[in-house]
Amino acid sequence: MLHKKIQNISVDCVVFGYDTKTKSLNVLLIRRYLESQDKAEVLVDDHVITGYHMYEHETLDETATRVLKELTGLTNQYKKQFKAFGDPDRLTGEKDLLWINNEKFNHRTITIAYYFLLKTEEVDINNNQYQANWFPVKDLPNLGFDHEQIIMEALENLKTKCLSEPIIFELLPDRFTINEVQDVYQSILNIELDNRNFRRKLISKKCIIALDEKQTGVSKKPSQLYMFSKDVYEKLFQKNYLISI
Amino acid sequence: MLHKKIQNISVDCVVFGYDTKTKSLNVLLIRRYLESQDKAEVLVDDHVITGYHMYEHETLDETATRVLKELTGLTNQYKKQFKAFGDPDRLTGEKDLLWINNEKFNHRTITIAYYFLLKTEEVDINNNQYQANWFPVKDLPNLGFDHEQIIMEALENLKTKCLSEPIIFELLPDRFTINEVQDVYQSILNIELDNRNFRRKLISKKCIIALDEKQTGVSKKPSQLYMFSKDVYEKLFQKNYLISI
DNA sequence: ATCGATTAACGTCAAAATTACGTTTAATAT
DNA sequence: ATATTAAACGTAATTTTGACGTTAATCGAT
Repeated sequence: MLHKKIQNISVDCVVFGYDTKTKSLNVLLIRRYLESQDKAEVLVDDHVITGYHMYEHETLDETATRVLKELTGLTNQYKKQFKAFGDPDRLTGEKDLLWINNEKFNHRTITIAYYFLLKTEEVDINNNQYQANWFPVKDLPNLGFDHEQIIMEALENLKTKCLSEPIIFELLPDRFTINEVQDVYQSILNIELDNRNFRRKLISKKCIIALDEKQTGVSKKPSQLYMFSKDVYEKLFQKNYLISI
Repeated sequence: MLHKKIQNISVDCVVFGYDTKTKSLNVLLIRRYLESQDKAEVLVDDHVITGYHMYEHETLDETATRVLKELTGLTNQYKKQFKAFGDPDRLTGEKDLLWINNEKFNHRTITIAYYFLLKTEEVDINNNQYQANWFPVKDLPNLGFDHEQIIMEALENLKTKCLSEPIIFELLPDRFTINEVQDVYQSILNIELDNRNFRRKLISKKCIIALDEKQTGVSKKPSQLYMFSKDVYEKLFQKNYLISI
């Protein structure tokens, strides 16, 4: 089946992962590198998030899912459509006339931007055609197009969203420690939290379930492992109408 | 100057206003009505939000602002881009092949949806080419295209947003009573609040300033009038990182 | 077997915020 | 004067937050 591209609409995906070792919130980026024909000059050398044109038959969500699958092999990840970007000049920087795989690119393109949350350990970043790598959001490389803006707005949305919905667990292994949860919040929000208060608050939630398991192989007091129960969360959920202007 | 339309991208605008008399959150809708050539049949009779194609030179925000200005004459209103809608079949219902002013319409169109908040009393809804009218969000008429979905998602976004940002005052006159503010929250969130607790909490905010003025012409105890100071709000603002999953 | 290093995990108290209620007050209309 | 109406005030119990210091469990080195 031949799919017809919609030339002026793309979906871009900011892929967030969390590294428990370095306690860093990371973004998956691919490298763009292009030399002039005589190899005398480097025309493009930067990083971008992944995106692609929509096909005529797709919904926006389907395009986003397809883009993620091509990059990571994963489906069924948490995704959020957070904003459309469409400034007339967003792709018209001179070097930006060249697209990732040498397709020429001179349309004005509106992009619908999504972010995905996934568990870093489930991704094999080399299992695709791209040179993909994780980069800390606090230390991003040189980014092409308007992708720095897109990533920053994704992060802003994530910051707000993680305060009111339990999406943080999308970034952690199924079994995690309380301190790991705290670390993720701290990485996303860029703040410090008091461990004792955080622990008390989190453990008090019915949807945070202590397992009969502890960390092993660490030369210190081993941590208790917990899981998040989406079922319990949804059963007990009640919207909190706290007005805090 | 001739502006070139982008055929497959539009911006749709959900316009919210609040009626202090009826204590109702309203949406501004325009009527679509079309008969067959022999007038024997009503082809279209429903309501829609306003939208229009982007022009090549415009940013998304500019398109939204233009659409609102044509409809209401107003500029500089609070606006929020909240979601893009692009299902392949979103406009292909039979009757939907006809656009509001008889332009034929058979492209697949992605629409970037905004909502606006404005003070009802500042709008003259008859000052344009459309048959525009206010409708309570709790009692919407038959809506064309996917506009019911768009309005409902706008409302969801507004519900969340008004809890953490002082956008509620965009819907009220510059001088308002505490009870009016409570009424707006109740209309948007569709809940009841305790007046004594709400009043205490709101008055305690530095950005809510009591005026040397009371309501006049009412045969009861007159209300104290207040204003909202954006300056004070922004000066004292500090992000509240309350995790409430 | 003991000790040191390391990080997990517990506990307390004061202050602040929330919740759930009843009563008083200021205006107009009769 | 008095009735009507909605505004505005008050208080006490409970819950949540914020700011702290101390104890506990494991591994590895001796």
